[in-house]
Amino acid sequence: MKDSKQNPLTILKSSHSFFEEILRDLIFSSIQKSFPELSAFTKDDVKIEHPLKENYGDYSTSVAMTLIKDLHKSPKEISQHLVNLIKDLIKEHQSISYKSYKDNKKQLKRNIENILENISIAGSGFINFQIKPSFLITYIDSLLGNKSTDVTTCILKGSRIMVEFADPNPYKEFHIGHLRNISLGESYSRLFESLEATVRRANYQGDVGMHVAKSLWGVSKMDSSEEKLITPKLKAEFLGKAYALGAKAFEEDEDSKKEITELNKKIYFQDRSIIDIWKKYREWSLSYFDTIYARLGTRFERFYFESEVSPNGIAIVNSHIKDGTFEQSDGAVVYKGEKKGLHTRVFIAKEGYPTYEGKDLGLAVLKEKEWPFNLSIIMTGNEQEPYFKVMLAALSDIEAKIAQKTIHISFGMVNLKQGKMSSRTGNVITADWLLNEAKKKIREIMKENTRRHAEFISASSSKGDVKGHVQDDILNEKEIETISERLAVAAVKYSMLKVGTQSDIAFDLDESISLEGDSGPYLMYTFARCKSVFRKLEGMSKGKNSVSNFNVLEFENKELLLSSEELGVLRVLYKFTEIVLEATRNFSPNVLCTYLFDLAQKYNGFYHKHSILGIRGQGSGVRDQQEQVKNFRLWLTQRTSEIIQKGLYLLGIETVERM
RNA sequence: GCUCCCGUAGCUCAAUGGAUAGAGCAAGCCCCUUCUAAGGGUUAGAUGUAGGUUCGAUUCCUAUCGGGAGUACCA
Repeated sequence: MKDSKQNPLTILKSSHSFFEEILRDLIFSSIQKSFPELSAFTKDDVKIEHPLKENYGDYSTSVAMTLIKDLHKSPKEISQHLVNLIKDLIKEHQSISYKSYKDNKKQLKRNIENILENISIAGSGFINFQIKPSFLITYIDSLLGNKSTDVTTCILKGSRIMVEFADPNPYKEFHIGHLRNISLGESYSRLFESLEATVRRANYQGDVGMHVAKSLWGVSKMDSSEEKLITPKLKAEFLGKAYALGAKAFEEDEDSKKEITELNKKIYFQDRSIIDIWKKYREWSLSYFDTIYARLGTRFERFYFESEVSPNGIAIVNSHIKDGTFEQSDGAVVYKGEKKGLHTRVFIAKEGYPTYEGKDLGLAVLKEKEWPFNLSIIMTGNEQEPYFKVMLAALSDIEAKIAQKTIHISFGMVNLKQGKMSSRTGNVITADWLLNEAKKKIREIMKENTRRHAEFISASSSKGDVKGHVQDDILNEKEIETISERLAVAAVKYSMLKVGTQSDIAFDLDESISLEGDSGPYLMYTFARCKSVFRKLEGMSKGKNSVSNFNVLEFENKELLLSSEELGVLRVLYKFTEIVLEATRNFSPNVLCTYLFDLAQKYNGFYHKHSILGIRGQGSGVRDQQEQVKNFRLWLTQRTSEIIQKGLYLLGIETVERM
């Protein structure tokens, strides 16, 4: 459908949601008709946004204010003019057609009169648009069926995107900084996939380099008797200590420093005296990392290693000395970034081994050769930003085509609230430790809740009054184990994702394993709550009627009497696709977090105020009406749970039915 | 020294140049006989400082103060 050669980022930038597209068309054509003198005005100048307050409307535009100068009129005057014309346009002829998601040839038609209501002017000249609830229902329903009215959901079909993330260093710890990296990387990957791109997850690991030399040097000074180091975790901890030892010696002792430098060279050139031990401890690290990936629900299609790309990296750099891309300097081979306003960096060290920069060139070429892509994303902490500028500048000199479609996406550091994190001093929080802390806390809460639940059941059954969520069995040990694991992962991941990607995180243990408020468990709780409504429904209707029989067509083109809470939920639900689009476009899963939290809050507000299943009628006419209200609320519950589940999936978080 | 990032409520974070700057924790008060209280409601609380651009600035520009990172053989 789209040109597959096009850069996915360009596609994302120029894509607008269903409603935005309609409104932009309307506004633009009314501006053209009202003010033909504005020949320079393009459709891209029409900015559509959501009003600050929901009761202002669903969408708004401030276009009138931007035209004040050109038109020498007051913004209200301009707005009034535009609104009148828009209303005329709608009345005249406007039925719009759009493509069906699954069936491209199928054109669906809809009269705009049935989509929009209440176009008004407010504030200093904003034009506000409100969408009819009846249409919102149809729209939301179609999003979750297979008949989406929103073609934006497949805009990246045909795009091949390589996402490199995690990148932990073997022989060192997997700490909470990596946790942020992997949470973001997995979420980006899933976001791209949700727009139908083909994603290849890549993990690039530094199995050669100074840190390896330091670790192996440290190992040689430690007691590595195997009988104590039986689990992957213990092995990893052992290596972490070895690294700290090596790093300390490297800084404090000249002789050790020499030994380590010598060792480093041996590692680079795969010296026979070292290769067995190097392989052995590398394996220790990698199998430990595997346990973490499994825990976090990430799978990589390809693991790259620095040792693998190192020879080719050297070759590439050397072959571009003659043409002046690289220069000899102090025995090393450097790239003079100054010619592009950057700084000089070493690509091949004077000992002859490639630095990170040299290896990265080898990697970039290998990636494209193995799996040609439209976009290659490399994710690292933002402290590496200047480094990547230079590396990509060098790459664009030798492989311009690859460089053009390669981007570096960075994110802020994860700092400890008290003091800095450093694997050198051993002052680190490992991913495992954090997850286990969270799990411990959750398990305690779950046990307490289960105990209370059991009390509640015995109390109500003694009264013969079986109500509440007592239709559920009490969670057994095994269930508690599974659920608390998922909640722990969710809590930790969510705490990493909810923050804007550029800001540093001041890591706080309690905050990151929080279960209340703006947290992963809160969203999962809301999901489980929705599910419990349906379990109750099933219990009430003895198995049949478990799915809502609310028919959306029943409500099309009708005025609905909905409570403000129900409307509130509707007015959040429909934004899902555009939020996904925005989160993907800006590499910001935090937008999706904010959205889901908003949805959950709205739903919980509704849930608290209105009964879903408890609606009973007296007369027969009333009964029909109340049956309808009940069905609508079930539909709303169903759709909310689906969006929460989908959204959490895009964050890399799995839901649970009960908790 | 130079370059980049960040300064928003007591704390942790939001806000494509737009309307009365949103949340969550923490604090106070209220709500489980009712579909999960890991919930809901309610009270109080903020844009480091000084200029500038703009119809409009938390957002852009300049200066200044404070915090972090990078700055040739680490990644």
